[in-house]
Amino acid sequence: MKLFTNKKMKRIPVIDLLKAGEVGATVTTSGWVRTKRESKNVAFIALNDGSIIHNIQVVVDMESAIAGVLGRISTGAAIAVTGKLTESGGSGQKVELAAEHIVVLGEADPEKYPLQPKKHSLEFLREIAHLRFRTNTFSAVTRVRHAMIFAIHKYFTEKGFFNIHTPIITASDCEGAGEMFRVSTLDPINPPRTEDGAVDYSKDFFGKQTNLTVSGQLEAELAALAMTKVYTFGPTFRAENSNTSRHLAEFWMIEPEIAFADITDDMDLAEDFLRYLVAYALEHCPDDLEFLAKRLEDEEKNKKVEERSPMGLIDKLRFVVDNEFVRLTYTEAIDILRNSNYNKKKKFQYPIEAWGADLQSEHERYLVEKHFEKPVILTDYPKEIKAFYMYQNDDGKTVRAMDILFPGIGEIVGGSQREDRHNHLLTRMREMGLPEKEMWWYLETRVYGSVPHAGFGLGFERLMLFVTGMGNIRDVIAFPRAPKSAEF
RNA sequence: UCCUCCUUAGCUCAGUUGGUUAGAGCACAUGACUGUUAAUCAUGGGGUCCAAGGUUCAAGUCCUUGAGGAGGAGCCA
Repeated sequence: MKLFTNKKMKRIPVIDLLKAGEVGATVTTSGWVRTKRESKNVAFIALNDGSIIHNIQVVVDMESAIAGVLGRISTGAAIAVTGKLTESGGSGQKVELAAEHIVVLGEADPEKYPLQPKKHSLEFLREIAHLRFRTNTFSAVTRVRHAMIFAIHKYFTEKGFFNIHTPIITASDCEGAGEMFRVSTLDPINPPRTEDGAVDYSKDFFGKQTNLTVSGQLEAELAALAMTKVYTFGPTFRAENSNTSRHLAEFWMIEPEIAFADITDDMDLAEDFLRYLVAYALEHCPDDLEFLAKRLEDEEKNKKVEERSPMGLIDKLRFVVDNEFVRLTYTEAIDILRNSNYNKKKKFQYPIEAWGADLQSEHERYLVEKHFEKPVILTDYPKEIKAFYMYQNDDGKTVRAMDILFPGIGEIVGGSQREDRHNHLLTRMREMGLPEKEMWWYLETRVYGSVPHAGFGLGFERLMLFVTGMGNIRDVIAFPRAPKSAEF
C-alpha cells in the first residue's frame, strides 16, 4: 500500500529509523500510537509498528499547523508521520521524529479501546487476542517465534535434511498418541448407516474414517528410509481434554527422522539442535529477550522467595547453550529417586517403589530442577509404558526411548530409535493389539532394505515457553486452541 | 477428567461477624503545568457485584447448580 504516492516518500520501518536512521534526513514512517503526552509547547507520541520492541518518539510542536490533528490521536490510533529525524532532546532515546506532516489513518476511540498504557494481565489479553499483537509482550513473543521457525529450517538445511510435508488428514488411528479429532463430511444429524445401525463411513468423503494427525512420525520414517535425513514441521492435533499451561489441542511439532542412526545419534542430534536454537535466539533476538527477561523478573517479584527462579531468563538460556545435558537411563533415574532425601522423607506424593512405573511430573522435576539442575535426557524406559514402534533392547524389558526434560517445562522432546526388525515389530504390534493389516505400508519398510533409524518430536510451543520465559503455552501461540476455547 | 482457588467500574483489585448511599489505584474526560518517557497535580463521569435458583426481615457477603478463568494432577510434545 502506498500512502504517500503523491509525495514520493517511501515508508521506513521504525526499526530502520532507530537502528540506522540518518539524523537530518526527512523521512516517513507509520504505526500505532502507544501513548501520547501533550503539554503547552510540545506533544510526544510513542509510535510502534511491530518491527522492533522499541517505539519511535514523534515530537509535535504545539505552535505548528499540524497540532490540530492531535485531538484525533490517542492510544491505539494508526498514523503516518513525515518529518525530520533529529537527535533526541530527551534521555529515553537517541533519535526522534520532528513531525512536519501527520495523517491519521485510523482512529481508536479512547473510551472503548481496551489496551491502556499500563500493564495488563495475560489472561485479559487472551480474551482480546485480536489486539494483543499490539502489546510489547506479545509482539516480542511473535518476533522470537518467527526467529525460531526460521532457525529450525536453517539448522536442518545446513545439516543436509529435507523437509517433508506429512498429511494433516490421516486414516491411521494407531499412532497411539492420544485422542483424535474426527474429519468427516457426513451429515451429523442423520448420517448414513450400515445394516446393523453403525455410522457408514464408507459413504464418507474418503471412504473411511479419517482424523486430524497426531504425529507425522510414521510418514517421516518412510521418507527417511530413502532420503536418510528428513524433518517435518507442521500442525498437530490432540483431542485430549487437557487443561494445563503446557498443552494445546492444536500445536506445532518438529519431527526429524534419521536413517543409519541409533539412539545415541538421536540424542546427539536433539541436544545439538536445542542448543543451536537457544543460541540463535540469544544472538538474533537480544532486544526482545531483554524485554521478556525484565517482564519475567517483575512477575517473579510477586512470587514467594522460595518459588522464584534462581536464574534470570538470559542466564537460563546461556546455561543451556554452555552445558551438556545429563544422560541417564530410566533404571538409573529410579535408583536416584529411590535413594533421594525427598523419597526418604516422603515428600513425593507418589513414592518411588517398584521398577516399571511411569515417572510422575514431580519425579521429573526433582531430577531436572533439584538433583542435576540442568536438562536431562532419560533413556531405555520399560517397554510397557512406551509406544509399539520403539526398538527393543536385548534385556527384553526396555526399549530405546529417550525423553528430554527441561526445567520448568518438563518433557520438551520425546523420541526413540525405531524398531527396524520386522519380526520384533510385528510381534509387539500383535501383543498390543494394533491393526497390522492397516499398517501394511509401515511394516513393509522393515521388509525391504530396513535399516536402523531414529527420530524425535519437539513441541514447538514448549520450546517457545522455554526461550521466552512465558508461563502459559496459550501465550506463545497467536490463536490458541484448547478445550472450550476456539475463539478468533 | 480430578483437586484447589477465583469471577465486584474499561483494567488490576479491596470490600469486616450478612445491615443504610459498594470503594481504591490505573485508564477515560476537563483544566493546570511541564522536553515528556506507562509524565505530574486537581476536578469529574463511570457498577445488571458472572448466571439461575435458594436461605433470611435483610445477600457483593451464606447454600445449591451452571458458565468462564487460574494453579496443580493425569494424558503428552
